[in-house]
Amino acid sequence: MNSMMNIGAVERDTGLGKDTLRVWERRYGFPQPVRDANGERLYPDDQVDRLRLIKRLMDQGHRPGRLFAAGEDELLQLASAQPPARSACGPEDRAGATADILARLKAHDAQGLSQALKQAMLRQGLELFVLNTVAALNRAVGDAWMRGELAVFEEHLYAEQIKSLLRQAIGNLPAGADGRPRILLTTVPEERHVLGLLMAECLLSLDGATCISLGAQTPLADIAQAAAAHRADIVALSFSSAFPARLTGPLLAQLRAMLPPAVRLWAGGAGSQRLAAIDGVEALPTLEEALAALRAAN
Amino acid sequence: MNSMMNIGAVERDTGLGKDTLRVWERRYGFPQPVRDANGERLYPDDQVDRLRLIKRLMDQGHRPGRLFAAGEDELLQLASAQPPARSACGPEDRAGATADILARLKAHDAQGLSQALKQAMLRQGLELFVLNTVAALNRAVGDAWMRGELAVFEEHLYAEQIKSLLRQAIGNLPAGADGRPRILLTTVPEERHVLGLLMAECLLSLDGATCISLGAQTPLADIAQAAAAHRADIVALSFSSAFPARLTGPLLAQLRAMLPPAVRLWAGGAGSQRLAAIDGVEALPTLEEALAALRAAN
DNA sequence: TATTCATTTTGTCCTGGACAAATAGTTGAC
DNA sequence: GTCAACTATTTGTCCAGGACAAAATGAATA
Repeated sequence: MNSMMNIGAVERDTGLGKDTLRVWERRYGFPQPVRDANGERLYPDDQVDRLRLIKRLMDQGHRPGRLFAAGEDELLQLASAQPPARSACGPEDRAGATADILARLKAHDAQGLSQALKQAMLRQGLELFVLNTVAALNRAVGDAWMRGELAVFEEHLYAEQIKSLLRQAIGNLPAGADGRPRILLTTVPEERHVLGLLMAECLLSLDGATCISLGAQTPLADIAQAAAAHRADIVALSFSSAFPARLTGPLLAQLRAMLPPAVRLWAGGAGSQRLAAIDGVEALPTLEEALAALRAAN
Repeated sequence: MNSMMNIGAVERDTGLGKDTLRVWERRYGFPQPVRDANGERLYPDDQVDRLRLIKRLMDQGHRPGRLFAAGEDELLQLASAQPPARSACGPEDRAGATADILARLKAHDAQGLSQALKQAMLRQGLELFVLNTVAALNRAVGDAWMRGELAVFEEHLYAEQIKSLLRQAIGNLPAGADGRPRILLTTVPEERHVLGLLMAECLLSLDGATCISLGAQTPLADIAQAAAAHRADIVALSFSSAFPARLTGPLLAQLRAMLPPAVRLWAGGAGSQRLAAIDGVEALPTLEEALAALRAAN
């Protein structure tokens, strides 16, 4: 039943490259997979679980050297520790809503979850719902996942329901015939997370902008082409906190060079927080800042 | 402006592994990237384009040996050739609708595209829309992309709009309080495409089933856990035509072993067409077959 | 307290070899 | 002529161990 994974499967599953896995084994002695008859690595499930945890901690800024030196319990302690509070953390909504939603998620009550989300949205209105409830839920789900309190499939269900709800909300907005500015939304090829993009699309559309979303993972050259084809005033990219910080700067600089100077380039999401300043690139780590920038533009 | 890509970027962009790229260079002499000062490969844009085309042709069943032996023109000819007609190809809808939609896509008329799709859906009803129009559009867009008539960003826009529309439609369906059977929908970790999943969710929900979607790329162990947690009667997986055929069999067998015998396992999508029979796994390559199976189950 | 410089850490890339699974081609029996 | 069994080729992925540049850290200085 729990057959072990080969290195390719672990790469896909954890997001850690084959080379990284091999070099960790060489340098730190972990992971230490079994070998099959052919001398190929086979990773037991518990080691893969631990790798997932380590990856998650690294995405939070921890360094592998420390993590491998630390014992099992110390790892779990780190995982439980709150990540440094975000600078601009919107007013928490009534704790009841998010707690109720989380409870339904853990109870595997798919329909109840869907209904609770829909109700929260209708009660608060789309803008507050996105800025408060969804943001708080994302944080809560992420933390719970890191503490091992939430299974992968539970996180998937949550993400799926939120995406569905936000897409529906966007679809039901009146299509402003020629709203300004025209904003092209997408992510770079290395960034798979779409949730931030959808949240931004909600808020920006609510404020009368025309949003054209390409979904996630558009090649840079195509982003530039699309900006021209759709006569975009702004290109907005979303970077999740899991995005490798080392790549953001070069990617943005490269894209900036491909775009006409008149087109503004926005970088949003937690991944754009600690971003070195680049000429002609605006970092908007929080949704509030993005909204403010939009209102200033009009 | 057209800076060259390193091997990691090409891997992410084309889906061809680093090892594959290197071994092709060694064996076939293509691609033949430039080297930077440090001896690392840098792939020019035109070679990356060609790699994308080759990947696409390979997904159709062609073998690399032939493709590399063939000249440029021969490649394009292959790309234009119609893939073998699908066995059960639903009645084409009035050619007008798809042609109009494709035209709007190529004209970069995002709003017009959205409206045309919505109108087509309302006119035909969800079931016919999915079975005919969406299926035909997918094929047309895939073919056009392969012939180089469609840019990546145009395909992204298309996919995004369809996903949005289908999600909306699903959201607006009455939530059958306790519809039977309960179907868990998702894809395996290696399969990123969600469109087939959404189409299936539409049709199955329309027929009164309770669908619980986990989105794409759920680890096998979590699929099994989720099936138990949500008391699913059926687990339905979607495999796109791009899915490496060599993986389907083993994956399904592995998952089958993790699930209680009473839970049925469905494999859908073009990737399940040429699938060797496995005990307890039902291959349903077309949506029509999936619908028929559902109706037979009730 | 800030800024510069040296040192360590860390991810990714390299070469060239190996092998198993899948595919194609060949032979022989019915 | 069709089908099955067998051999040869093709092809993707894995391995070892070395190398290097970019980033993070820590020390020394202004």
